[in-house]
Amino acid sequence: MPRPSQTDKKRKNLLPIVARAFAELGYRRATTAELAKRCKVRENILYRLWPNKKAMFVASIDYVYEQAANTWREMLSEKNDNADSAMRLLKHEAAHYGESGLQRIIFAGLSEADEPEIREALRKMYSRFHRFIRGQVAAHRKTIETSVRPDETVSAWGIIGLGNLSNIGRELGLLSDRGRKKMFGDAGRLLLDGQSE
Amino acid sequence: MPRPSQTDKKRKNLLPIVARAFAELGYRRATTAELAKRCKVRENILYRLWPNKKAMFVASIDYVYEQAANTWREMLSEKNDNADSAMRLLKHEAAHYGESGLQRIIFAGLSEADEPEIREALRKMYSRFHRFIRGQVAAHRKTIETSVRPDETVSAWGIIGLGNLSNIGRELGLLSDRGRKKMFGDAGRLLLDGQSE
DNA sequence: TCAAATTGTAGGTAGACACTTACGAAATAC
DNA sequence: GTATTTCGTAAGTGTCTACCTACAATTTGA
Repeated sequence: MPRPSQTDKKRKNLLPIVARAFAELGYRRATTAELAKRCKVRENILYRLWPNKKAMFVASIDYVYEQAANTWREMLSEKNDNADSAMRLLKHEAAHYGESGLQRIIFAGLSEADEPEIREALRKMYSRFHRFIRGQVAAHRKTIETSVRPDETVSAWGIIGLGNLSNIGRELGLLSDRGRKKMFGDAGRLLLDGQSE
Repeated sequence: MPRPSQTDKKRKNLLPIVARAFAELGYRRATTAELAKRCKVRENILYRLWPNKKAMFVASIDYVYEQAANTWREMLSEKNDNADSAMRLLKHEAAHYGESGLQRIIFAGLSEADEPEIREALRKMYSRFHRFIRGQVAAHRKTIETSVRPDETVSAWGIIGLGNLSNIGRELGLLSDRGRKKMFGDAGRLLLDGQSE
């Protein structure tokens, strides 16, 4: 009888390394040779785990969401003092969003978006982010009463836009840490519930 | 005596073609061979106009701002009915931002941002956009009186973030035309003057 | 122990790509 | 006319890169 395959386990172990390489180097510069080197295996081993480089990249895009979702889940369950979770998330992200650097994968992906698989992975990722944030916005708004404001869908996209720009600001050194935090925090709050304290 | 050099003129003529190629293909896939083909010249002619491919790309980034600025200048001078120019711009951009497709160059640039020249070109571009928008926000706010809201700097970055996300939405087919317009329009208005009509 | 499958190692290949060189043709100022 | 420079064409070069093949070593169940 055959030796049992460790493929799934190996894939799971190597994905974080692969994803980080794509984040640091972008799609083209993360050559398969470089990926293998960082994983401390030979190239053809990567090709036993994924059919080609594109698949490695798509898996990395999925990984970006998984990681963020994990962080959030953890944060929300952490201490359930009944502080509004949307506010807690907003504050946390204003301070820490993009710290991992993994979001650079998104930039890399956007310039490869004419590849259908990559495009689809990005769509899925943004949709999942949007669903999550939209839910948070809705829950938050139930706890207060105010008049008209942009609907939840619009607000959620807007907040995603702020996160994106916050990352660009970090990437290019356009905004100081304080500036970024203020931007994300103030504008995010405004989109969240119309308050502008 | 020598034949007079047409270099500057040629550069100006070819830049739009080069920029469009980068926008459509991204940095790596816009090979020098492809650029030359689209320009209907041989590769070495491009190398007489720019020292290397990176320089062609940097010029294209600058071109993105020039083009946008031209459109805006035109729009603002067009009919000076004293409608608030910030509002006019916002409406116009909500409907048309990203239509040219040139902004895809920014995505390409972001995944090459570890090259100092490219990074610097992007910084400059974003700074110029920010300065312009910040000015518009400030002018708009002089025409009304309301209470506290995010300061002009924050609002301007926020609006840039919305534009960016609007582009991503278009790129990935995440948002319908109407959805994008609503998102940019509603959230933009909120950031502009706190109104949420 | 041994057949069957999975691992790891080494090397290679075909194509793509940024950039260069060489050279003849055309245009200008004198 | 002619010296001087720009312009256009053609071909090449060294390097990099995604992906593959061949094979030996290792691990399992029976």
